[in-house]
Amino acid sequence: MSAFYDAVYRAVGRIPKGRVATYGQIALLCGNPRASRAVGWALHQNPMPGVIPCHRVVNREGRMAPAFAFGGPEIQRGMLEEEGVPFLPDGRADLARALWSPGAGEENP
DNA sequence: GGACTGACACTGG
DNA sequence: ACCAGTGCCAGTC
Repeated sequence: MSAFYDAVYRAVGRIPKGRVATYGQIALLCGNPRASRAVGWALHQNPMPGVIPCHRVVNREGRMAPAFAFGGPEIQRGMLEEEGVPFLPDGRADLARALWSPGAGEENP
């Protein structure tokens, strides 16, 4: 497990409940705004369910990878909905309101 | 040591 | 507005 991994896991773990972050945000917190690929890869390599809420990490579309490791995209949607993340009729998370602001802390409008 | 892969993001047409 | 191609980074073979 490299330091980059730890940074990714920590960034993901910092995502407050009811909020989601994009790979780009995690990459930015990691120190490399362009490392969005590596971020997703880190999560894929070490899913660590229970410790790393991958379900709170979505791409810039507000949607997760085509192959979710938690059991299915429906599971993630259900979890995020339970957390209070607004979802659009398209099946994507409403990034306009659910997107977490890194550094700004856990806001709750 | 080099090359390929991969849960993304951005720019160009 | 949409589709396609390219670039980034880290890890693994």
